[in-house]
Amino acid sequence: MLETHKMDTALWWIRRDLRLGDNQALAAALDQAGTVIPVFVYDSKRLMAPPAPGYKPLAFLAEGLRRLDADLRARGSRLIFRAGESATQLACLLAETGAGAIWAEEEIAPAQREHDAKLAETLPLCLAGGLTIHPPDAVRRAGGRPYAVYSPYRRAWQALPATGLVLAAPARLPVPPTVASRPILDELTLPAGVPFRPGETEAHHRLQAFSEGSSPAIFRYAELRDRLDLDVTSQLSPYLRHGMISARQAAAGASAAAEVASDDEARQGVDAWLAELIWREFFVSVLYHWPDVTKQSFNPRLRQVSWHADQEGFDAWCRGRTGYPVVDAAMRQLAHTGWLPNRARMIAASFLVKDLMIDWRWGERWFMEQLIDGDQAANNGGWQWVAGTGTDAAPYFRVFNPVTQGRRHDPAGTYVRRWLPELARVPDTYVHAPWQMPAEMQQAAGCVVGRDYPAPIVDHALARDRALAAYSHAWQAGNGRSGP
DNA sequence: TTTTGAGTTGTTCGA
DNA sequence: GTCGAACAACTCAAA
Repeated sequence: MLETHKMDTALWWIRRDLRLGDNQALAAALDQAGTVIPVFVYDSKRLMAPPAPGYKPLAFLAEGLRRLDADLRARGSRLIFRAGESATQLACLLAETGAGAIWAEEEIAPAQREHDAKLAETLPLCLAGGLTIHPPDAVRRAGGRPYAVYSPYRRAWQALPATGLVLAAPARLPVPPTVASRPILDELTLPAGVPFRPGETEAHHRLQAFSEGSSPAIFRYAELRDRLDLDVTSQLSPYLRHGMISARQAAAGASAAAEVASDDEARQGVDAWLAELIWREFFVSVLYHWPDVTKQSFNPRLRQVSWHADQEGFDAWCRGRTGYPVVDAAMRQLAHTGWLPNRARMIAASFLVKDLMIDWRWGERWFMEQLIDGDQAANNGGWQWVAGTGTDAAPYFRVFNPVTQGRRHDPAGTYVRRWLPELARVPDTYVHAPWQMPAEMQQAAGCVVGRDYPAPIVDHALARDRALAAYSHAWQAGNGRSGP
């Protein structure tokens, strides 16, 4: 067997892969070098927003890094923290330690890719896969062009040969040399309302709870995943986002569950959940091949929709005060926990885009600021899908009715009452449309619309017609190749 | 090249 | 209350 040249020291540059198990960048570094130095560079210019009170995404990352440091220390290593511009800090560390390579997980966000490409011109940056199970370049149609529709993408994805086995976490790690490490974001902690503790261990506990045992939730996922009043989703997204579990590990868990599934319903549950992982990879692929989706509609014909710059409506939406309970419950859950189930995301997003006619990019940005699982590819894909402007978009006449959606996916009003205590005593019949209560009933329920809970800020039926007209107009006007 | 089938997640209307 | 059709036409992907 050929021995590759073994260098003394390599850096393991951690960005969004905060795990030791199934980490291809770490494995490659360990394979190549005797000493591997784990390093995280906090580049405040590149990491979304500055620390602010109640800013949950950065707090989740900060606590996740502390957790990773503890996991590294348990194996004899530790995390080196640096703050500043990445290239400068990495260059310093290379000089200080004599390291000959920097290993990192390949990114797909356009800005990050450009940054990496530039950095690689002067520094020995080596990239490994692992963000997705199949890299964007691997899933292409005949002729090499990328897929712009999910279903054929999924068929092609599933037809690919299985990727390598999940890599075990190293039991021991080399002791890094003594170099300066300044604690960063030390003051940031997650607010009490966030029901997610970061870390690899927690991620695996959640995957097990979801997929193992005699009758795990994944078996009923296809049937119940849209129910807002039940907690039947895996809630793994924050962990996938920060690489506290790899997509390959998650898929392996689902596959193991499929092997013990004894009926069709169970198998459908596993399939439906795997399909969500494939959606994640699809949106990664879309962002990789069409980086402009971050700036404008994928569909050129819908780049001129007459959005309303409605700051007042946007604020009401952000604060959960639109007067539509299921929308408001979702927005308050988001503000409180930094997370939302997918159904709630769609309902809230549809309301902003279709009922308020507000540019989907406003909502996209708000979600990125609020979500601890905020991922540029998935978030953009989801918003463009709801807005009907994306790759595989819903027909534009598909407008969610917030009352119908509420009644269907939260039949007893449990979800809306959890987040909107002012609706606690509103009868089930009216809990998704409290303005329809007779006046005396509002008094009796302690929920007078306009006093205790907002009146609807738009009439949905009118708003729906307005949206259909605006989209129809944009669609016709977009016919003549009149770009921006 | 041409043709054909298909396309996550919905709502409303009228029988 | 339930059910099926209509809602537009277009683009993608593959044969």
